[in-house]
Amino acid sequence: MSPLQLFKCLSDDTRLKSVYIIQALEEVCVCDLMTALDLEQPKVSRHLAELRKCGVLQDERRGKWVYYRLHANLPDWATELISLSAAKNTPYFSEALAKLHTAQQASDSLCC
Amino acid sequence: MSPLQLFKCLSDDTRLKSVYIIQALEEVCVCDLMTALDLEQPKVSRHLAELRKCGVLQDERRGKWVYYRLHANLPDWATELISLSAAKNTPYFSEALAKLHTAQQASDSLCC
DNA sequence: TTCATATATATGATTTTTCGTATGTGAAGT
DNA sequence: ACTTCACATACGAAAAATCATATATATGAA
Repeated sequence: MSPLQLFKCLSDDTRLKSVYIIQALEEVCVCDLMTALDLEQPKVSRHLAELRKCGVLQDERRGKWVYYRLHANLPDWATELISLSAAKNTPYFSEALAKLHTAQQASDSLCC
Repeated sequence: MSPLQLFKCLSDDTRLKSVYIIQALEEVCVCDLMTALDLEQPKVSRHLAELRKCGVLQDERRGKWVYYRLHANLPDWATELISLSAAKNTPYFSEALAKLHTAQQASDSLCC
């Protein structure tokens, strides 16, 4: 994976927030991201597919749900780059994380 | 500067290589980048202008030449991110650096 | 003040990215 | 088998980024 390819992957609001949420929570399913980002399903899926094709994420189907996490073979420098920039910019995605947490505690409105 | 903004700035081949060359050499003028990247002047200028407007670079005119360097007020995380990704991907821009070095030793063909 | 050099910007065309909407697919329940 | 649910993909439209070319500006020299 070239640095240019990684930066292109991360240069979209939906994709960058998705990656930050995933690195914060280890693993999320598509509906989690829909909730966190308040977006339609095809939009989330499309961006996740791009991150998957670039090698940033890996997916795993378990029953009806598909779970995403950082790709196991992501180069170290890329992992470092993601966690460094996330740690220094938590306000950028804290609202999305908060939405997900409150939705997970309210017993309604959740898919997985 | 938001992480999204930085990643957008770095998600173009000309801009990313320019930033890597600048962080390697501290300071370069526009013609240096033209030589290193083998590109037309307006293309280099346009991308440098974008990096300047985003706050990644700062410029300084000295005589006929304009010199670019990393912006003094670039947040630490951004500087780290740039040097980390550069250090782990030197092959991505080593050819550009080599072109510049050989051109600087040949007494001809140089502007500044 | 005229010219050459180094760099910047403007403009319209072209390419790339993103989007909304519709439709397809796989798993589980009835 | 049929339906529902969670997700993926296809498609054309819209928006954004990039480009080549032409032109403008700023500096210094003649």
